[in-house]
Amino acid sequence: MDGNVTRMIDREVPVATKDRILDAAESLFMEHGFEATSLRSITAAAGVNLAAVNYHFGSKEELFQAVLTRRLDPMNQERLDLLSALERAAAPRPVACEQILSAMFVPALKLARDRERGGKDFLRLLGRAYADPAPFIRQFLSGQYAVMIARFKAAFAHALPELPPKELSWRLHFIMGALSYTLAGTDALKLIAELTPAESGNDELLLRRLAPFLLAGLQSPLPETSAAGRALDGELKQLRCSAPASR
Amino acid sequence: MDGNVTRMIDREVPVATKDRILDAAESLFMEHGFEATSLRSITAAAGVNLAAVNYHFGSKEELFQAVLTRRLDPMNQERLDLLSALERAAAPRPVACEQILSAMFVPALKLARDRERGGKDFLRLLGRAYADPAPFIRQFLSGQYAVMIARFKAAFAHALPELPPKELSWRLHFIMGALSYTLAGTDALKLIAELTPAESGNDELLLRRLAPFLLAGLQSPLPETSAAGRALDGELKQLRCSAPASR
DNA sequence: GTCTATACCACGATAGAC
DNA sequence: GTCTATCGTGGTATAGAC
Repeated sequence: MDGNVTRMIDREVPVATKDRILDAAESLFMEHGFEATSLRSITAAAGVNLAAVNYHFGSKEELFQAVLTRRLDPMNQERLDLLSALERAAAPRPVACEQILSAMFVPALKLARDRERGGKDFLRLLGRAYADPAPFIRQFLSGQYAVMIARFKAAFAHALPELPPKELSWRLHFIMGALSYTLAGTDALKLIAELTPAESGNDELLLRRLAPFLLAGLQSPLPETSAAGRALDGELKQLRCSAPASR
Repeated sequence: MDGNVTRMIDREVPVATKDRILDAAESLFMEHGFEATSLRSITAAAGVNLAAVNYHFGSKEELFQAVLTRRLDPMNQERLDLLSALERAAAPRPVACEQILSAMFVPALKLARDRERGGKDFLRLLGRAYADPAPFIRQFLSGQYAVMIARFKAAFAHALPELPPKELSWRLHFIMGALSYTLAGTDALKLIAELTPAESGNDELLLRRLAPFLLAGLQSPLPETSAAGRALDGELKQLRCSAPASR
């Protein structure tokens, strides 16, 4: 495959159809979401024939996966590389939690600041994908993230040896959720929070607020001993008999 | 409107077409999302004609809003009532943070445990709606939540007088995000976290882990003085000159 | 191998008959 | 209030041109 005569020599060739489709699709998916974007609008924006999508990618779903993979793979690889560098620098001692967290955040922020590669709009698309019920999306993201998450979980486990693994899993889940959700923010909540446009558009500022917030949760004492757990207790009693169990 | 002869007397009548549509739509929206659910599948499940949706609700979008409003309005009202009760009980003293948090969480949990009213699947639908780029959804949710958020922000401001209002806005944003995202969880991350099925289906357990996590972040010191902020500093330097600014 | 034209069926919406 | 018919648009598949 890829044996097209016109590009066997590596001179600059008018951007390949496949890449034109990817760029147009990324832009439109970011703006309208997956379902609301039509293949006809994508191919029109890319200046290619409607059938080209099906030829090069097989289906709209596979095109979507290709759009995500193009940015996700390098970002997650960078996260892993950063973490490895931190571990080498820390020698036999575990890496500090805040540094592990920065290894997760910095590549995302780097992508958000790179407008050539979609910028923050791409992260919004990614955050939305996390909440999508479509099986092909969930399965795809699971595969993309499984390795990275496992690697970071191990790093956190070294930094927080006293934290039970299951509790760590929960907290990592919350961190990934908050990060995805915050970067995917649709401005609705930002408006409520009365932030100025300059602030809501500044992703670095956003992460510099989010990281300490999450770090505090990550390093907090076990829930059994916390005030929030006890506060839920009282309120939950009255509802335990009035509402049916969820399972 | 609503002047149908067959229901002018208030005897029990075969469930009205409007309600049958609402129930079927809620179920299918929860399963497939807004865009991926067709009016034809909704009307078929409800046993009504295709055109009935347009007659009773005007459009697919307005039907979606009606589905959300039916559950959201009572839940948010219950949150406000709970908070008011807590404030009365605390007399002139401010309500503790963990109790304010429980006033936000308990009504959501109550809805999640009430399978007659959609259960956790409805909250997943809601969480997805937050990440949806469609203007009509964002506008609708802003209106639904504005009052409640403002009320809870004031309560938190009383409990945390030393926290700058802007920082509180951020942290409330993170809390709403984490709550929505976690309840909307699509199992993808839960599988990564290696949780057993029994645990991932238990929403009470989920909130009892999430609440302390968020409470720690809410009560944490200002980011300027935290370790996570400094950790980001070092990593960010190298990228500040290599990547273009985001705005 | 790459691309185009075109046909197919399902979708949301609506007008008009009943 | 309800139903049928119909319109424009969606994703997809394929036959054939280059």
